[in-house]
Amino acid sequence: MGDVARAAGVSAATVSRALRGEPGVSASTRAHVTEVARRMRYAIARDASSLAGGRRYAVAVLTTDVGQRTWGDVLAGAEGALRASGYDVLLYVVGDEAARAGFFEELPLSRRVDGVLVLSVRLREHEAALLRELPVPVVTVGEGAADDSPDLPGSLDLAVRHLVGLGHRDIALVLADSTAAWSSSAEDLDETYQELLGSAGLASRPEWLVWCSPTVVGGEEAVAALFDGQDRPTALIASSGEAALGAFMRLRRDGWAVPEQLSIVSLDGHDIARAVGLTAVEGAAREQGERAVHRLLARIQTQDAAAPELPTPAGAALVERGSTAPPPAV
Amino acid sequence: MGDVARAAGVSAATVSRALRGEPGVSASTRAHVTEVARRMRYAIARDASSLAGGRRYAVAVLTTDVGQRTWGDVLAGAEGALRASGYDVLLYVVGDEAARAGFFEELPLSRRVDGVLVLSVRLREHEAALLRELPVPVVTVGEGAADDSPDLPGSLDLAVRHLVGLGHRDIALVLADSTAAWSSSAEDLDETYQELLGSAGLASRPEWLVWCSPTVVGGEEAVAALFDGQDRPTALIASSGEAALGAFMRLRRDGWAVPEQLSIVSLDGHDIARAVGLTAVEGAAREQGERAVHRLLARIQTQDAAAPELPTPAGAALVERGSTAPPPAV
DNA sequence: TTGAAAGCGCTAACAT
DNA sequence: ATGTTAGCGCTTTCAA
Repeated sequence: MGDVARAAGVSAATVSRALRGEPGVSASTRAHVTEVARRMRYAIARDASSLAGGRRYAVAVLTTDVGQRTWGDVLAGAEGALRASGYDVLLYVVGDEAARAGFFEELPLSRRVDGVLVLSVRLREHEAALLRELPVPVVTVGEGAADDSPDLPGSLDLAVRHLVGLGHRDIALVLADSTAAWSSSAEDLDETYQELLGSAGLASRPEWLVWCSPTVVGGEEAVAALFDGQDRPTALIASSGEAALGAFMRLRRDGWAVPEQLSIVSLDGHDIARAVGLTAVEGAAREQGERAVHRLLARIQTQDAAAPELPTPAGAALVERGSTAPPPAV
Repeated sequence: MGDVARAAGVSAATVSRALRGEPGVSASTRAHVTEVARRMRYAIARDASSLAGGRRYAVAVLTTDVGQRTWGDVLAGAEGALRASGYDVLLYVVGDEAARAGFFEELPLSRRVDGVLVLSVRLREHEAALLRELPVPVVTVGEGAADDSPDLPGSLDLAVRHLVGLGHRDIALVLADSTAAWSSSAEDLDETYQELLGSAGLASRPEWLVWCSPTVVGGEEAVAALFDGQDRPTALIASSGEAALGAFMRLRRDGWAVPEQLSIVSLDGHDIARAVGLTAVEGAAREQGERAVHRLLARIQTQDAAAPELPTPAGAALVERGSTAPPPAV
């Protein structure tokens, strides 16, 4: 930085101010400094900047699952938004218990990031508590998040409306969780589900809310459980594309006609749903990531003021394919 | 750190040494200091440490695709290995052209990381050149990487052997690329494919090497092209699970019998392959990520010495399911 | 609008 | 084996 300052004929302080867009530098000086810096291929050293300035320009993204389409897209959206705002993304994958335990024990974020984004992790009580104690804002996205879950309900709502519009009254929900173990907050989602059905004038049945892993196998197992009983739903909503595919395939294998006997909606609109022909709610994942980042950044900039409530997902829509139809006549 | 030093009755330098496992501290002192630090919930400030020490304890991971199973697993493996070695993971997603161009223009890594891991990105000439100019080691994993591609050939080999063992002689290869545009280095893989077939005593046909996107749709399109012509292979190897699924479904839809008329092997052994019943090579992805990290760390620690050659993938194996059989009698 | 000086919290020589 | 002394490369008062 000294070199740039000398080359530009100003002081280091001015270079710093100019390059960061701080006020108090004349337009001409700023232009000149910027140009010199560019020519010399100079970039501010983050470490030193953070050390001196106290801001780290980095956020931690905590996730259980890279490699799953929806969360991958959320992550991609978040990464893009963060990058665009000049923040680095520190990725923490806590997929297995060992890594997870290690993470929460060390909680290595304290002095490394300005904020934390939690994706697809169903936090347990004590984990949520640990995170809350951090001196930086934490924003959570996803199923069963204690903090909020602004988007799953939105998509769910779209799906329920669609099915109800077709005449369904017996709607099951397969919720894919990104982690095998979860806290008691699962009850919260139970409520969400019931409320949604209730507001549509339908009765909900606890046994029709099934949790599974966000995998093809998870979907298979879920419907196996669901269709084992006497009372069978006429429609099924799955929160993960993989689970939806599993459900779809399992049902077909077992001789069920889709959509004649059973309708399926995936809340995850991706390749798989498209290829297999599943009706799906599409387009929310990236936006979800982006919006979460905006919430987080807002809190970072206002020094952790309460997160402003933002509207529910833009751009999500239900795409009708072959897997939904009116319920069979009784 | 000063506080800890005072509380422990030693100097800051000793605390620093003790906490980092540096030699030159008596065992008892180290234990004491460690304990005091734990009690005080003290953790070294990375910024200051980096600034003073010159090491950043962070590596950049560059990828086009989070959300695809295989690369997601490679990423997870890499993240775990990095974390275990005390390195932070800076994630850069360059999925779309805009982000990609931006990244290579800024090349924001210069003074932020100790090394770069490139996953699933088919680098173009000038991009590879830019990366090579960085003052830190760069390790590349994946298809068509200029640097190396130690694992795809291994899996491919397993698949080819299996098919040859079944009597196949006409084997097509569907290679999924994680980016739509790629450099001329695609020719390299052409060669790998030909060599593999050649070493098995088979003739290769250039038109049976098909590139596609790593998606279900990509797989569908690839086989559509492949089965359009007169000369049709009796077996197909797909490098991505999604593409394999697409190929499988498309072929079935078009009335082909799998595996009677055509065998399919996926080089990507995941949920999908398992659920659909595709023969697949399994278990290499995480290890690939881990091994890449070890190569990278070795180069970081030896100050960029040439990467030691490591053996080909451990743990990869072909799992036979329903999608392969001897070729139809002529 | 700009510059000078004083750290930010560590690590690394160099002592001891 | 441990302590002392300089910085690392910035940002930020404070003064001009």
